[in-house]
Amino acid sequence: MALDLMLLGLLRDPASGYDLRREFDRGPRHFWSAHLSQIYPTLQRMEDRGWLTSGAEPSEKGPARRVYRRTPAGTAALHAWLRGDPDLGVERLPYIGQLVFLGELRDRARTRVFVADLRDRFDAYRDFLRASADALRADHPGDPAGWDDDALHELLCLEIGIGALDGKIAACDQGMALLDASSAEREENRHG
Amino acid sequence: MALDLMLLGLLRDPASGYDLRREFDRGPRHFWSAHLSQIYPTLQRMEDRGWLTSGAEPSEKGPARRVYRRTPAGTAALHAWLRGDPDLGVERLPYIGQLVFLGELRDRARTRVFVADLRDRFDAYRDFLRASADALRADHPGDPAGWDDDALHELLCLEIGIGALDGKIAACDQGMALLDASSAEREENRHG
DNA sequence: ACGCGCATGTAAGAAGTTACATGATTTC
DNA sequence: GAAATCATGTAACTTCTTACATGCGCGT
Repeated sequence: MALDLMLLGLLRDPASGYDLRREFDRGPRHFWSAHLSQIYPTLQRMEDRGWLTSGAEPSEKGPARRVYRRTPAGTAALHAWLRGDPDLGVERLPYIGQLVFLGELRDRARTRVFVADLRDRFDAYRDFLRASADALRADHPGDPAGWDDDALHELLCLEIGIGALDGKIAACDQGMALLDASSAEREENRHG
Repeated sequence: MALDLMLLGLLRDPASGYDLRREFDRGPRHFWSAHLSQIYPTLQRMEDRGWLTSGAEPSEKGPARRVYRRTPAGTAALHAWLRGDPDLGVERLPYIGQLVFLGELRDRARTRVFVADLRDRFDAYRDFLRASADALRADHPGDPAGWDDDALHELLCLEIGIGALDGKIAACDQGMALLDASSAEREENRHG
């Protein structure tokens, strides 16, 4: 269901399945992903349901493209979702599982390495989002309050992602300091 | 695969499927969830694979319980995962999709309400995690550096969650200020 | 007698991943 | 001629959700 709504949202302009996958992969689309093998049948089902229409269009390069367009019914379905409550979905964070269960190895040096690794990954991802936000700002001079709706909303999304990563990185840093303090303490006990 | 590893990790002590679901639902298990209808067959498959053994045990209340225990092979599989790289999984954040696409409604008052709603939900969730961390601290006096491994690792996880929410909440607050500035600006243009 | 929490499962379907199959056009 | 990009799909499988089916023991 949610993929349908994502595709509907991305279909602001007519696009093919191939185009839509690129949208998911590219840029600030840090919040969803889908394979072509899921996108193609989903678009077809949406056409059957009357949310989309499709037409073949010649390609400049390669075989003919099937280009989808939103129908008024599709737009209505999207807007109903947008007018509804925030959809938090379900979080599944395997790395947090790893971190809790790492307790059982009784190897704080390993935990230290794990947290440092995690921190680096978060940091790289934050850099990517920051670069996207900077590019957006470069394209839209002046105060964001004066920007067009699309750019402003994209910035809001990027800032939430960056904020989340800032917070996770700060927590990793504090955690690493804690782990360092704990090994210092053990060292002291050994020598004291 | 990841659910298998989560169950393996939770099976530090022998437990039934019902117990494990409670673990997912309860407390600081803010990083994974599963239905009983998925847990039961997964446990059986893991037993077939030699990662678990099971035995019937009488219940104090209700029907007999099937209690699972980790085998050495199961422990080895878990530890291999713990010694590997952080597993970031895939993020799917429908609310970010809603927020980007909200741009197309050209209704910043609606966006303002949406962001405020989001902020409140993040805040409630943060309170819950904070309460869990406070309870942990109350149970383990002194500096966390001196705590046992299990408690320390649980605290690290909670702090990452709290950090992420702090960052998201801060971004929502900034976003709301931006939206307020943009409506003030429009008001001015109307009267100027 | 009824509902609730305990306890175990099956079945059907939706969602997501991985692998397979095909073929055109451009670039090296 | 080989590899990369464009482009569309199918098939098999795993994972996750929703609904159904069953039955014990306790409290009211």
